[in-house]
Amino acid sequence: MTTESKTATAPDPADIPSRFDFETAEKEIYADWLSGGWFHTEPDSTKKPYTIVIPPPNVTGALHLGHALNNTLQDIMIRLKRMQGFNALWMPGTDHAGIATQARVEKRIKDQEKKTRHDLGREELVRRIFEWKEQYEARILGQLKQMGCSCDWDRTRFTLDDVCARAVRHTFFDLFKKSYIYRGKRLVNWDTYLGTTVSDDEVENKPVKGNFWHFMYPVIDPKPGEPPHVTVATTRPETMLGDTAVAVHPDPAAALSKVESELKEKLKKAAASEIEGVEQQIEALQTRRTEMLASLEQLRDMANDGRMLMLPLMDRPIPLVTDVWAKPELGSGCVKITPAHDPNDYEVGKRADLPMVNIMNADGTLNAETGKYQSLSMKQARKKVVGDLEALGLLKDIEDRDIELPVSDRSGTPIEPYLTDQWFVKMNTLAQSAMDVVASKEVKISPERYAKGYLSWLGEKRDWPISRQLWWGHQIPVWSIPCPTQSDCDAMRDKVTGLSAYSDDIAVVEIEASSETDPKKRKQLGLPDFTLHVCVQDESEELEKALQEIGLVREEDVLDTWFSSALWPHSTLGWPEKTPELKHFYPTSALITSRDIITLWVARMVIMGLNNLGQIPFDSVFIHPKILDGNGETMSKSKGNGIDPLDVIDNFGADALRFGMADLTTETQDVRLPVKYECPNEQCKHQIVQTVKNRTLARVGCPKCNKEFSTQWAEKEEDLALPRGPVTSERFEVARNFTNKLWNASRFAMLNLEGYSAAPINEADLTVEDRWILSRLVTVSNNVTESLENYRYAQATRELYDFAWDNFCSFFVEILKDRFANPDLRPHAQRVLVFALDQLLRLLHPVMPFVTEAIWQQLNRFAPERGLESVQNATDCLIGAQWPQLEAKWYSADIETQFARFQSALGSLREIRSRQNLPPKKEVKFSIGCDQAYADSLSPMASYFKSMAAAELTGMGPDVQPPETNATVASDGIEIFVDLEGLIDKAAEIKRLEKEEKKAEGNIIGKEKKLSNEKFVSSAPPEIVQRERDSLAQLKEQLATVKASLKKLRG
RNA sequence: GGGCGCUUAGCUCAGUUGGCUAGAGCAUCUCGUUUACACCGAGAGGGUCGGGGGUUCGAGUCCCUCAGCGCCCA
Repeated sequence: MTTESKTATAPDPADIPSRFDFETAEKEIYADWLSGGWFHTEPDSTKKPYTIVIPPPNVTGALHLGHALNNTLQDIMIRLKRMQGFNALWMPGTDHAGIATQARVEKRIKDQEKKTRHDLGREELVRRIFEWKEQYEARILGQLKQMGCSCDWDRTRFTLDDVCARAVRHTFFDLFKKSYIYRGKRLVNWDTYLGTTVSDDEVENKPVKGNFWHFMYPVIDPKPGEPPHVTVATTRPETMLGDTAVAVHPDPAAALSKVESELKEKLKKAAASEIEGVEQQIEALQTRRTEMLASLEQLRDMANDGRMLMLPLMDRPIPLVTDVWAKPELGSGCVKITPAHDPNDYEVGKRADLPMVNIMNADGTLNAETGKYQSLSMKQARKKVVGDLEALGLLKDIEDRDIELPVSDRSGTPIEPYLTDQWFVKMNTLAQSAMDVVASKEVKISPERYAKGYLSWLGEKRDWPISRQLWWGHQIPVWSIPCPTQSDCDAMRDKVTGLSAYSDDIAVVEIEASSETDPKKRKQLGLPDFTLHVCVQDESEELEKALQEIGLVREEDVLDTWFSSALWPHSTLGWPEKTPELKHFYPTSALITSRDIITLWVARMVIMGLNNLGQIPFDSVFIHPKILDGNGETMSKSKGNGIDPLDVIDNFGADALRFGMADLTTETQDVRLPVKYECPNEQCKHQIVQTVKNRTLARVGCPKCNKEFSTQWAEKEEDLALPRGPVTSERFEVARNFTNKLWNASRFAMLNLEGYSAAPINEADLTVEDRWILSRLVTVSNNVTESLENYRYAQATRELYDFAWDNFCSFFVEILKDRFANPDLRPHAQRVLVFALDQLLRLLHPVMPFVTEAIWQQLNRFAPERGLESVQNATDCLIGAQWPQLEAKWYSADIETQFARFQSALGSLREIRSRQNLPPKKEVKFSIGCDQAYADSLSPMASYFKSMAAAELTGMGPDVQPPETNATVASDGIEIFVDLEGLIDKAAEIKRLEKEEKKAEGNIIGKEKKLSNEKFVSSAPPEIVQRERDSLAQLKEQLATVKASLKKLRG
């Protein structure tokens, strides 16, 4: 930037278009920022760090508006902090999203090539998924760039890359060494389609119509008086093949009484509409007591006496046991127990030490345990079991019933509870540490209410199942070998530790006792007594090879995807290396995310941060709202209601998208965003509301022009050939218009910079409007800073919008038109305008980086030097400019009041003009009756009434007399008389005044009532009472004026 | 079943610790193309703040209750 040219030449107006060409500008500016290296930071001990790690988007697909919101909010913070002088790092990257991505690619392969993963093999499948990942990662990062995200792209990470893999290995090794990781047989959620365990968080309960089957199991050798059968009821008849007991409640009488008293309690509090239902329940319970209690107690006694039942079809004797899981108030009061295939039964099985018979193969078919039912699917088995029992006369009843069916949210198949060996992380100690730092607010979650969910989830301290039977992910770094006996085991341990590549630093040996505790059974099943596990820390080919040579085999399973995500804040910074980045940028400053992953991700990051570094991963967590579609549903890829941010950007520009997003971010509310397809046909442009029906279609027909267009779901050639109909929402129009308004106000400024020279300004030379805009700037910049720092994005955008539009454009710039007309006033006006615009651009930059940068660089052409009391060269790029730091002295409440008087008088004049239907150019005269002080405060702005309301002020002060024919407005303790000689529309004026009269009278009655209330006057704070009195007095004056005017008009 | 949130203008939403006549944008109506901007300007109409009850001098705001909607957990 040259400093020699002290005066500017005004640009040719044709140079600056009247619309902001965001499409071109965004590309150029983003390239500028990149080449300028603005996004990249190095550790720098002279600067304070500010760090955000991106919630890494899943490479399952492209981003939607939910992500746009999330990333906009992060970029706003990063840009703010960068301007505030922090060493701001935004760490980008993507997540391999294990099961989700593998499921998607597998489905694609199946659809397109009719092949399964087993047809391809592990290596080929992983290769295919990597291909997919490359494609979607590029798309995702491209979307982020188009949104203007200022991530440090040089540092982009992927949760499955080498750096992250190393962190995973080190963490796993450490936890293994601390014995926090163990393997064990547990009942897990099994996805038979994908052939893997899924966590509770990946299971969705879906209400479906089902049945309740009642079966009779024969009693073996019943004693006289005892029933020949026990009846059980189930929603899953096929699982009876794995039954190992039938349970009855140990104290049915007490259980029934308890339920009854609970119902009675409920009845007391029940709403009128519920009472009948509860009463019926109580009645039914009482009937049950008289009819069934005796037989339940008899069964209980039989159980205690060791009576056995014969499991039909399998002809296996199973015991009748007592357990509280049996509910005497439900069904027959007895329940069949299938420990290996139902979570509740599993608990019963553990309590009663029952055998656990697994009847299922990993692919969901029945195994050899089921005899003739082997290799049937669950569905086929159900039909056959029910039929066979019926044939035996043991099917008693079939009821219709609504049931909650657990389904895998990845594949949509019903979940089978399945007993398998899995790896777990013990959560007790780890969870506690993560609870402590949130309880103590060392990690501050806002809005605060979300801390509750975090704490209660961790409080359960449920062990974390981390193994997944997938191929896409971090393979568990454990090599194992079964050891038939203790001495084999000891020998093998010695063999391992004796390997030359072995050292305690990089490997640890752990011995797992068989989960089958009964030695006889172990022998029968051919299970070894022990399994020896060796966990290896780093890629150490030598040791791995050596282990394989002596017969150890690497665990095939991979880790839950959240295991690597949990390390994200430090793995991305290079941990376990002690990198300068880690030292400088960790702990990170803020984590900005959505509420649905507080437990899955946020909690686990805190756990791992504390475990691996002994430090929290971030100081502050901000949970932002969710974007809902027009039907109030959250946007998601699976529902198909996600909107591509690029649609919005194409239509309205990235700044509009960002401003819109920030403007939606209030503390309490999720945001409903009804969207429409826009017909791409140039002549049509018809908008079609998006519905649940059409939102997943690849092509949609336009009802207006009858032509079809494609959507984001188009994949087939014939669909892609159609023009693309983008999704749009009018909610971004406001922001787009705002962008353009700002652009044009700046355009105006620059068109008027002819002869601009920078120079310090004397405070005394500032006009009222100068001081007003400066005072407002102080207030606005303070408020915006405070709002943003506390994540109150919508508050910040609203303040900026109102200031820029209503203060800066509608008043300040309008007034300047008058001053620019006078060559003597011009240089000064230019300087103040340039300064105010400069500050406004800075304030808007974090939210709308492109348009502000574009204007800034234009402004640098005409006014490279700017300032108020001292003059400085502006930075080349706005992204690197300093955040406004206005001196408090520029704030003045008096000036703001003074200016408000002008605004109010101007408003009155305009209203009268409008009501009187005066042509805009028709000049009128007016005068103001007010006290001298008021007149003095208004007089500096007297001339602006002419340019802004085509009204000439002819007199002002206590002696002003109303002209013969006039319209009068009384407010704020003054009277404005507009001379309407020869112009007046009496009827309109009477109508206006009558309305005023009515309103004033209403208000007066209200206030008088309030003030005549003795209690109000005595209890309310004196300033409130005084305010009411003043306001009443003013209203009365106003009313008198209105009445007088009316009287005169009516003649 | 438990927890959290929401209900304010036709639509989408603001409304800090209770206190001036409840705000904005869009939509609607009237007027307007005066050289920054019609993606604009000036003005207007539109709300018994979901229903009921309570606390208070005073409630959109606090408490209770009913109704409806949404999310999370079981």
